[in-house]
Amino acid sequence: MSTALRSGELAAAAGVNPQTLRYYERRGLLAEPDRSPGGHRLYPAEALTILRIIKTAQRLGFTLDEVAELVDLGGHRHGRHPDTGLQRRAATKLAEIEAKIADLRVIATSLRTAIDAGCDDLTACATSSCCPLPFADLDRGDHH
Amino acid sequence: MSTALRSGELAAAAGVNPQTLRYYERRGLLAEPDRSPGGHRLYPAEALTILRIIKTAQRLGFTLDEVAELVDLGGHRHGRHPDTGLQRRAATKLAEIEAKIADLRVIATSLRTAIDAGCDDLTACATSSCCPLPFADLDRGDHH
DNA sequence: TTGCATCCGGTACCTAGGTACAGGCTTACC
DNA sequence: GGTAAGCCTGTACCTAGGTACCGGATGCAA
Repeated sequence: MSTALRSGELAAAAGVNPQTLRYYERRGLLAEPDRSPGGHRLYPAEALTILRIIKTAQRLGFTLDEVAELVDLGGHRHGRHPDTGLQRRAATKLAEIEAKIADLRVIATSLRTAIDAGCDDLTACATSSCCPLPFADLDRGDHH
Repeated sequence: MSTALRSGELAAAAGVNPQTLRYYERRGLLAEPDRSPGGHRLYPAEALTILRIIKTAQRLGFTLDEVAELVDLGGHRHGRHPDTGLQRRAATKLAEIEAKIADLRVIATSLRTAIDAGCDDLTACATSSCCPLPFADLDRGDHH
């Protein structure tokens, strides 16, 4: 492989702190890379893609454990094998994501309504029912 | 007001820890409520609505500071006043939310593709380009 | 008016996700 | 082959968002 990256290069390319790479490695999000004779990490170019996946999923509200679940190092095959469970987990995540999108749309609608109505304070609007914000539809929580 | 709630009642109704109410109060997310003669907090019914707003916004990836910004205690009027800035901040949040929705849709599409293709491992798929996952389109981070 | 569940303020602690040293090797370049 | 930049492991610390515990005061019901 001619395209091996040292930790600093990869970190810079991904826009993260070099320490974070080791942290992700400890958390099992990033596979342990090959090493130079002297012990320095040498990452393959694909590591950058994985970091992008991680950062994006994270930005969208997934915990590192959840990301690890999605990105799972371990199973690798593409054909048909008993089932690593990824199919099922992917379906679960998909449902969660769709729920998030739905919730975000409610929020977006509320904000648009508030903007159109010229409200100055969401709290006042939401509590005094003087403008039609659908915040009451939001609750039903349990996350974290 | 006949409908005053003690902290324990409000907490139970909102599904949060009673301590959390005091914490939110300290953080400026929840207005300081009236007190009983002996000093116990007595919340108006609207406090529950506010808590729902907070929990929902939070579930969608906003920090408490951002929620505080949205829910801002302080400005209250509904008509036209110089400008508390909420209009502007609401527009900004709206844009952020729309960006999140767009990102989530990319993720959802990826997952759907992966499921349809029968992939067993997202990492393998994303790195070996053997299936058409658009993960590369995701990056461009800077959040946190 | 006694008793027990709550609530009070204050401080300490916890988890997630990183980030920052410290002290010591490696690599790369002249 | 010397030297600076970069990397190594290990441990300590930081922020966000809560939770828990303490000793003491309150509220309300029998």
